[in-house]
Amino acid sequence: MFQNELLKWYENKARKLSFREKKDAYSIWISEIMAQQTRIEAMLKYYNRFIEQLPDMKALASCPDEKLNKLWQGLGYYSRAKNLKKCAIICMEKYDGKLPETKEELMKLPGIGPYTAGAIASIAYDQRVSAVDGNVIRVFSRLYGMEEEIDSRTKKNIEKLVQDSLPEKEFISDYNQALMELGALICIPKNPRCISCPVKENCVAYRKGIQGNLPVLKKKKERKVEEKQFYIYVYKNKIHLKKRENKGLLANLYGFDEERVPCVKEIELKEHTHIFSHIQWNMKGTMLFVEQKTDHFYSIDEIEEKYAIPSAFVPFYTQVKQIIERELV
DNA sequence: AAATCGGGGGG
DNA sequence: CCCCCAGATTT
Repeated sequence: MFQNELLKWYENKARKLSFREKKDAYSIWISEIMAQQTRIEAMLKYYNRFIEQLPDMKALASCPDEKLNKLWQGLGYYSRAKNLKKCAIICMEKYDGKLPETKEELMKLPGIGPYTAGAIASIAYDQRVSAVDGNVIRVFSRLYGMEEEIDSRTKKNIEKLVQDSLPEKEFISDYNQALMELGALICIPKNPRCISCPVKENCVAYRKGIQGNLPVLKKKKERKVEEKQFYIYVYKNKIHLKKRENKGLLANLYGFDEERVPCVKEIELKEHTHIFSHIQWNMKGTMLFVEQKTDHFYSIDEIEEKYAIPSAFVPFYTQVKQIIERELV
């Protein structure tokens, strides 16, 4: 068995992460949602600011959507923030402002799937459940030498293997985290650092020398390429932002217009490419100096305080801001 | 089962 | 450039 070796390794080598300092379901929940499909180092600053601004369930449940989006700006997968608030409202109404304690109840809440439910239940409440993320799939597929392609069935197999491997109750939280930490630091996707691995003696893939080929993942289809032209209307020192529709890509965030309007002068901005998971935008931007201001023109200060602009638009925003600031000197 | 939904860091 | 990340939800 490898559990003891893994736990010992975790105790000595685990990263010190701010969101592991409190055993508090609310903050653990926030950190787990934020960490979905996101590297830990990338979400740490967002997490600290979020907890500072919205320290408890009540504060989150009553947080205006605009403020929530601003706190999430640049993190991606913005429906996570929307679901957080939805979930907080449900918890205020049905669970006395707390998160439920079982994996099963947690999974009924918006934005909480099998992994996150398992993580909250085991880490915050010491429940005897697995928390299988991408790291754990990689670690277990190697430990057990699973050469089949990972699909919903093989993932269920792994969840069962993890469930059956759980140590005694007081170590379950650390064990689940240790599996992920091993995946993040040692059992990495390419060129795993097996020399430093505390459980290599138990690893089928290592013994067979095929650890670099596992897990076998489905190949994803190639990205669709879209040509996009955006127009940035400017009047004096104010910029026009267009709120995006409330569904689909970058829902409810602020971007620029895609229709040209009459103007007294225009400047072509530097082009750039923005890559999403499934789409590539080849972006052209034109700054249009308009003669009169209509609705939704905002100053730089206003934009940076209140309006959430996703990363795809930031290069244009930065250029426009510089041009405006130059003209005002 | 496949598509959608962001963004960035590392090799 | 490619890979994939402490995934969930919708189609």
